[in-house]
Amino acid sequence: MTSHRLALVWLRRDLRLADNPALAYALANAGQILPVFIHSPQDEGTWAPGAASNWWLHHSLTALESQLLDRGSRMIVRRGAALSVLPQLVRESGATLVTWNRLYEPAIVARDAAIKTRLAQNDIDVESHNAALLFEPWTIRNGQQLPYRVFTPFWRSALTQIDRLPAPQPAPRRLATTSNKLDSLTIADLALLPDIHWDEGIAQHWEPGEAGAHRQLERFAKAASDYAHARDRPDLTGTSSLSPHLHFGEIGPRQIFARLHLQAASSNSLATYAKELGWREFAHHLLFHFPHTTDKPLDTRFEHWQWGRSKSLLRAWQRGMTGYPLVDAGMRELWHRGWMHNRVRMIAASFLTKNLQIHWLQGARWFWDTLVDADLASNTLGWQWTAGCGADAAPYYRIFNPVLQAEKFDPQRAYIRQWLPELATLPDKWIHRPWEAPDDLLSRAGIVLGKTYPRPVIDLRQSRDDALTAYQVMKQSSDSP
DNA sequence: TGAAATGTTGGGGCG
DNA sequence: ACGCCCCAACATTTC
Repeated sequence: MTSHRLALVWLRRDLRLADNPALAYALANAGQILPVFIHSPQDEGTWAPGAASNWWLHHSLTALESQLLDRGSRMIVRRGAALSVLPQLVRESGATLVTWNRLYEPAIVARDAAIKTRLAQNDIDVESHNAALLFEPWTIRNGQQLPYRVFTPFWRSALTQIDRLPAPQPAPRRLATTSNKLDSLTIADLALLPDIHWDEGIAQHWEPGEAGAHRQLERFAKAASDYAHARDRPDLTGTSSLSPHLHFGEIGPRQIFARLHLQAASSNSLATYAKELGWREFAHHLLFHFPHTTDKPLDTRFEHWQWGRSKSLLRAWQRGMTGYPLVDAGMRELWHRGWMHNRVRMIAASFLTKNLQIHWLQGARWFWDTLVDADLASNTLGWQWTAGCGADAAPYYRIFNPVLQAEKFDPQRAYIRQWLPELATLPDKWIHRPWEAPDDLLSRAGIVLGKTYPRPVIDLRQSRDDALTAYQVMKQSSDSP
């Protein structure tokens, strides 16, 4: 083991001190450490983080910087292409060891490999680690040594290795940093916050940072025994709400597994939640092995699918003005909170891709910009799964009916009333389908269809039948050579 | 992590 | 008492 005077710890999406193997390795192998954050959205190509993600990043970095300062270390902030900025910082600081935790997006994998090569040429030791996943994408293979394309066997195979997970390490108490006079930007210099203040609703709902992540985990731990049932109810707080914290690495899946004892998950609820973390693993597995799927369908039969191009329908969907209350409620929750309940995500996505026949990438782009938990692996899997063109995809004939789904999963109508105040006083019987409500009830509720709330932008039955017909055609033309 | 159409069953009203 | 019909409830099939 080499002992170094100074190690540079390159922080990326591992914005935590506990269970951070890159940080721990640097502390164990160098007298001093230098934590560095480089803002380099250009490195991520066409999938540079969106506005909501940047909002989160600003606050997460702020929280991390203050944690570091408490333990005696500053954090250097720079911006620019990491391939030039990082070696430059190494030269300035005199560090001889660089550590980081790995990421798995195609553009970042390529960039990190190039950086590793460049640093090695300058005799700098580089050590990368796993902080983000239970199982890195290349560690799980099927019987023929190929990556999985179906979730269930993937997760079954992963679970056979679950007992070999390393235990999460506690946060270091004290960090000895360098006294070098190195230039640093402030976090505010990165201009991650919006100019116009659309972020108030987001700020109310979330607490970015490692402490906030653990508070959320503790909240969830109390309710986790109801997860199997409550997770499907957008009107309840039945889901973990850990996704943005996980995305930025404020908490890691090993820590969640340990805290909730998910290895030994015997209850239905805990096993179900563990499986959701499994889907996150599966998404990373797929993105790593099929990197083109960020922009292209995994199922090649969909390459020539004729998607609709209506700008006005896309806009209606984005604004939560489709005339279907559950879809609109979800889209407005997204705009307000930077987050949408997962069941409603599926329903809104099914509506866009199947009823409106708009390209899943349009939906993926909108989610990418508006979600605080936007994650390329999960977003890609989610949209391709819904559109039916991905791995383990929802079969083409699985088309959600937003009215039936609303009656099933928002039985009290509380979710609709929360997000669509203009419908709030319409009686339960009609609030999920206001266009069928009797005129006198509408006027008593102060609703003028087409004015205070839109009429449906499309007919559910007709659009469903059209989609099914088109899928049949695709199926037949691919079956016959 | 579906919806709708179609098929089956069984209780009750009724002649 | 019996067969017939209706229809809700549930199951199965199809897309």
